[in-house]
Amino acid sequence: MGKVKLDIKRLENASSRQATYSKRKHGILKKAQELSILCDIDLALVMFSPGGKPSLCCGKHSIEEVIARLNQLPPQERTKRKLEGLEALKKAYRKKSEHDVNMEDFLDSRVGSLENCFPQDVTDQASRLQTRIAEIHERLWYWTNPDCVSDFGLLMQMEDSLEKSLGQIQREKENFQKRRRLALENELKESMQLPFQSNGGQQLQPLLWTPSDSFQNMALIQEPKLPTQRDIESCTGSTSGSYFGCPSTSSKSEANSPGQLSGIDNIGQDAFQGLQFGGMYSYLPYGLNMPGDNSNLQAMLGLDQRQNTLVYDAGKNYQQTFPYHDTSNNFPPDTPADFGYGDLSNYQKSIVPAPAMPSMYERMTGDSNHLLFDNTPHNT
Amino acid sequence: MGKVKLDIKRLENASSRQATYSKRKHGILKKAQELSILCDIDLALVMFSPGGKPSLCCGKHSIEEVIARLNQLPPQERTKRKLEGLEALKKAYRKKSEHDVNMEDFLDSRVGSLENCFPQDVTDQASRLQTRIAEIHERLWYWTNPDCVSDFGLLMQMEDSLEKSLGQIQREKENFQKRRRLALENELKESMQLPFQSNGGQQLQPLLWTPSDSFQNMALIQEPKLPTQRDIESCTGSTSGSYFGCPSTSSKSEANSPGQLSGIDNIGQDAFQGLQFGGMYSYLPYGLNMPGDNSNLQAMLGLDQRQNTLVYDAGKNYQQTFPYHDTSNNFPPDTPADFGYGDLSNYQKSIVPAPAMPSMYERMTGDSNHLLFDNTPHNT
DNA sequence: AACTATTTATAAGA
DNA sequence: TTCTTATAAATAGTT
Repeated sequence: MGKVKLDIKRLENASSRQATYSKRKHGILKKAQELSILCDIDLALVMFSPGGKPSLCCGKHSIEEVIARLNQLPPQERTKRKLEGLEALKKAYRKKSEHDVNMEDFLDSRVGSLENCFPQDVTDQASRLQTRIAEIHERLWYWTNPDCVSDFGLLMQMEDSLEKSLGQIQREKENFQKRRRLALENELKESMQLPFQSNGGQQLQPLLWTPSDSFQNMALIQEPKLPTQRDIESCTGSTSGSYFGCPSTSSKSEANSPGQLSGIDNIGQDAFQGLQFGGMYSYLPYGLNMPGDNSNLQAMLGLDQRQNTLVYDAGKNYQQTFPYHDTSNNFPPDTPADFGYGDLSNYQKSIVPAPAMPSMYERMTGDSNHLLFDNTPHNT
Repeated sequence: MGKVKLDIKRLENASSRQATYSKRKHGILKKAQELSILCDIDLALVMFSPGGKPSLCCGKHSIEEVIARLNQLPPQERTKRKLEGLEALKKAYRKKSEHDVNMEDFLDSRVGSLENCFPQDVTDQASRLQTRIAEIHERLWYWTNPDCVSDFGLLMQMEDSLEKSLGQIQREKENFQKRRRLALENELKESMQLPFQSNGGQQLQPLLWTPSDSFQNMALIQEPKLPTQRDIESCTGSTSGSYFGCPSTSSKSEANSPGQLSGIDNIGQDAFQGLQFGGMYSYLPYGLNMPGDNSNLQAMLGLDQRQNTLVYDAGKNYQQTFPYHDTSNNFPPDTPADFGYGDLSNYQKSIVPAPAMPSMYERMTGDSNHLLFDNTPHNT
């Protein structure tokens, strides 16, 4: 229904994604309401924007009631419904020969979980989650302990992967430098009022890494809060990056709502927060503390991480004020969140929380306050 | 959108109501799916027909997961969202002076209610775990998407880590070769009874990759314990993808550790494994389907994203009943499923189960039965 | 289910 | 964001 027929696949451009979300969200909310009124039915619609903000819609009964109703269906019924819906869609898509969708694929992935969301299944769910984390842990373990990989081919493959990622990162570094250089050049041109000649694009400006600059970056990195994502999301604006591209995931955080954590789990975290800036950010670069190696991938992984925040897509004017989620900086792709660091020109870049393998690993490994571990035995 | 503009109010004629429901249900399910895919968001839609039959739809994560995510929002936040949505709609309707809807009326009726369907204490642990997984997921994301890292210092750290890991792996490879060579030498000495001279330690024995050798490696790889291999996501391969192709997510099953799974969850898996080579690998190289890059860490990790939406509708005639996750067709659009190891040229790529980052990612992302997300909101 | 005549929803762009 | 505009979609009334 637009000037151009859109392919139904993830919009890679973050801003487009957000824009489209806004428009379509409105549309679907309207549709849902109309449907519930016209047909006098129970309906519940829950959506989380790319930034993580929720939008809800229900008919005459609350969402909770609808969920409760759904919950009352026999498990098989729910599964059946899911399958039916999938089948129907599958058929529809095929009929049109549109979308090259591997339905089986994605169908399978979402059938069968209903059973876990409800109270009686929570325990099981937790077990499963732990298992999953243990698996993740186990897998990552090999990356940090190549000596435990008993297959030569695997090692080669790992090596290959690392090399490629290295190349990717190095290319990214170059891009960074180029952008920085250009920015400086422009600045000089303007401030000096002198014509400035490009140095050919190859020379790097030493200025880029002046002490002050480094310092700032360091500070940022060390910031406990680092990432807190909001940061993340906001950044896009400048440089390129899409960074936040990470849609939904990015938002996570572990922030816990007060009162919701069990003592054990949040002990470390809370303690940690105390070290942070005002307790805003809960995670530090665990990686740095990792016992054992210090600079392999693992270490790196532990380095930093950022986290996320949950933003509630609050539609237009959302000014949130609850203590838990400060969404103020959440989306604004262009929000320059000033954290008081003086020159913010590179702010966004610097605060990027960073990839988190590190902390993840730590957490998994032990560091943490979280549990995980080895429940899964793995061996060999 | 019809020959006549319909007033948005309950259709008093039962058959019209049902007819309209059918048409609009289809439309809204489609819209929901498109939205979840286009914007890569979490979404859940539940409707009960006038007759009471449920129809469900969700995006990449199951409805339960979405509900769990919603459940984590502070009650006030949820209420707020509800109000916002209603307000917005109300405004829209008034603006147009269309529909003779008594908004107040119906607004009031649906705010509040069951604030929480699930006992908080019960869900806490699961929530925390979910949060954790989401964090891990988020963090790993940066490794596979360095272009989204907006901090130069971070990139450098990442690079450094990768280099170190690379060195580690390379050293490991050398050890491998040395051991192998020594073993061969001993073997030769004994069997031939001839003195054997070291070749200086630098030459690689071509023998290393003879078929038999490969075979042995395979065996090892197949060892269940390896990095949980299913992970194969390693590969990166081809393109394809699309849509649901989503690699990572798509795969999902969650392999669970033996004995730890609840019956339901491992059904599909077990079944699937049966199809595999000795049940060793449950996952195929999803990566092969990854669109985009082919071999960087990311690919290796299995990252990727795709999207998916699930519509569970109760369509009419649906009879399919595949066991939970029949992953047989899941990913591998191009999976070379040939595990026969004849030509090993692509051996590594294809079977490398590998250290798991890949699958981990998938699991996290796609796997559905698990929930992830950020449950925890928090932040500053 | 199908078939139109219309009304809607929206993709782009400002 | 919001508005406008050209188009793609959805769907009400019929068959």
